[in-house]
Amino acid sequence: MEPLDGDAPPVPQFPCFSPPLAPGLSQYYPPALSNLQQQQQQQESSSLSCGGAPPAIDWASLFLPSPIGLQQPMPAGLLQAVGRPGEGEADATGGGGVKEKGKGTGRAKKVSRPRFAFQTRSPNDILDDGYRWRKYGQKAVKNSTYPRSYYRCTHHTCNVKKQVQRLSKDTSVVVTTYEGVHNHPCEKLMEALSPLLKQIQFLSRF
DNA sequence: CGTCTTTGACCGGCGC
DNA sequence: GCGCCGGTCAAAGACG
Repeated sequence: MEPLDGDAPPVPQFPCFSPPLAPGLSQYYPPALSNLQQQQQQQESSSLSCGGAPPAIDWASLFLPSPIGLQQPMPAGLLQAVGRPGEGEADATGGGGVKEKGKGTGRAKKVSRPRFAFQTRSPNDILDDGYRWRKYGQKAVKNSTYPRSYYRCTHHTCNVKKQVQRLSKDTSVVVTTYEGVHNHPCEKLMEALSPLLKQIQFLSRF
């Protein structure tokens, strides 16, 4: 059940987001899922596999607020993408759906939100994806040696969340699951690209 | 002092 | 109905 070492089925393709390959990696691999999910996937004959060649980077989308804030190059070590754009059914643990809860009355609320999961090979649990995140929980999950961490985007109007969990089978691999859509630009990215944009604007006058 | 992390408690969904 | 489990809250503490 190690997708990383097994065959390489077709590469999933996503709108507005094409993760760049990590250095030293030649291709994307299929999603790494829990046993439960793999069973589900087999039963559903994999709604993820779209087939085709490895996707190219959609640079135009890099400048737009896009789903789950992945509009910038991913940090080195990216292994694979896992997810189903526009759906909340991809649960990295097979836990069963996206829930939004609040204490007291009307706490429970089931909402379908865009959700992507990525595996990265990194000693760091936290990817620097350009956004600021606040940790709001950590939980030990079943069948996993390592706890799962829960983060929320610190932007006041933004409700994007992400979960971070290290694989117990391959401790060098971190699974990051993004949920929701950033409704604000990535400050870090814009900061990094603004000199380049100015230069482009300058050159385009000639 | 503001921001962030830690951590135990709480809640709802789901399977049995 | 009950217990398990994942997800969230919120108080307390750490840190710059």
